[in-house]
Amino acid sequence: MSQERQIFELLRHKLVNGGYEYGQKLRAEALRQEYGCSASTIRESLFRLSTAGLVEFQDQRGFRVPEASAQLQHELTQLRIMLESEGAVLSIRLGDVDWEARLTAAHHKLSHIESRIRTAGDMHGLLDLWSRAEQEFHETLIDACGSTVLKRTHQTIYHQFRQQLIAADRQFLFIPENLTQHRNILDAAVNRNEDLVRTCIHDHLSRNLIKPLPERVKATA
Amino acid sequence: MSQERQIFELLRHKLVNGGYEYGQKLRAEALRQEYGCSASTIRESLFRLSTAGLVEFQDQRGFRVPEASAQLQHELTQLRIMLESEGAVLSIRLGDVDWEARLTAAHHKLSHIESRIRTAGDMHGLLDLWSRAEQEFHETLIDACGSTVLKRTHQTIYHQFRQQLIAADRQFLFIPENLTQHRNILDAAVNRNEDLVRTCIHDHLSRNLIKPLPERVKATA
DNA sequence: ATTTTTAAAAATTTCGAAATTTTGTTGAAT
DNA sequence: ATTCAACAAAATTTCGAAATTTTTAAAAAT
Repeated sequence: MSQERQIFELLRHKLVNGGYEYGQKLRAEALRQEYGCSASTIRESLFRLSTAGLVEFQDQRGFRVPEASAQLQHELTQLRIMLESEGAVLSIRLGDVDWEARLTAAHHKLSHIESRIRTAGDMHGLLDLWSRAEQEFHETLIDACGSTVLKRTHQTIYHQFRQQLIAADRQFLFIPENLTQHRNILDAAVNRNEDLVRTCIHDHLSRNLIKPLPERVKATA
Repeated sequence: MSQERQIFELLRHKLVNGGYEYGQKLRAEALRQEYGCSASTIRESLFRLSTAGLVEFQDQRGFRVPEASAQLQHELTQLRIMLESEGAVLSIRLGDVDWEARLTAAHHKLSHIESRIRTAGDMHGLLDLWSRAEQEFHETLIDACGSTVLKRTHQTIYHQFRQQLIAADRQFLFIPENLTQHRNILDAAVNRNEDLVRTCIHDHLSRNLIKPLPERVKATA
């Protein structure tokens, strides 16, 4: 694997998992030392990540980690609900038993970890494990949707979402509702209940919505 | 403006507007001459564009323009319908009179150009103008949705969509239905009819869907 | 004749330093 | 004391070439 790709993925992982402070400056020259390569290689990776929304780039003023904001969190949640609901519904229509099996397996792992966290009382030492399992579950949920584009888009939004929320999640240590909510999503999916899966996904994510959606406008014509 | 940014935007414009063949190899060393800069600068831009889906990147094997495929076209259309419908509905709920005015203005320009094209019988010499006006109209439609994330996501999908369709559009020269369909979208939006705007957006784009969606599955529980 | 090996050419990746721009500091002018 | 200008330091951008890898072509082996 090329160094560029390796560094791109290391940087992404660290950005998504709270390895850098919000708003922190990302100087290629400084990261060069952390990753043992030239500044150009870092620069290329940072450009890629900027298009993916995980890094902000300002002309002639370098790169920095996006600030955490309630508004951004809200927008990312809104879009995640949209993409994940649509993806899950399509998976229900197109997915076979193998998909069901993979989803059940992913849920099993996730629920195991979440149980351990609940017992322990906090995420200490389990954050990385949980992070991976959570992503795996939500990705599998939409995996049979039949659209690579939808899956790729979901992934970039999911990454940004996690980057925004990682600090809060660490603060809250653990959200007990997750256990039930993940279970509900799994059940709705396996039972092929499209409306219910939409509802469950919404309920699972809605705590990150700050503004209630404006009322539906009635047509005038 | 930095050279990097300039070249990034020039390259994007050319990619979106069919300036390079589908599947064509994009060698940094070759493009260096076309844009009068070093290969590294080109490389940085190509990496950015690869994250945006306008260029494919393969480790150790460089960059190339994505192939045109019915499947990809279908997926991009599907997602565009989703994002644009949602964005338009939110704009209806949140947009003020200024938004209506801007949408009407954008439609006016677009419809003027499309009339000229219909008269002329083909797009010759008007493709660039039309391209810009079409994008402006569809962007304005969702502009009041209140979500930067949604708008950015829509833009990347729109660009990919256009990249996929530019050759076909040139072949067809002009789709007369567009005139009516854009008009219908405008009317539905100004009349604040959420369901109708969804329907109109779907009708406008559905000719690029190749597979009918699978039937809805009934819940078993 | 087909496959495998070897060598040359071409393309990609990585680097470090020169050129440019921004940022920070000191001193002069109001 | 505050503002402005000039200068110095730091950071970013751009470049071209060295190092690595892939691709192509030719020769050898099966």
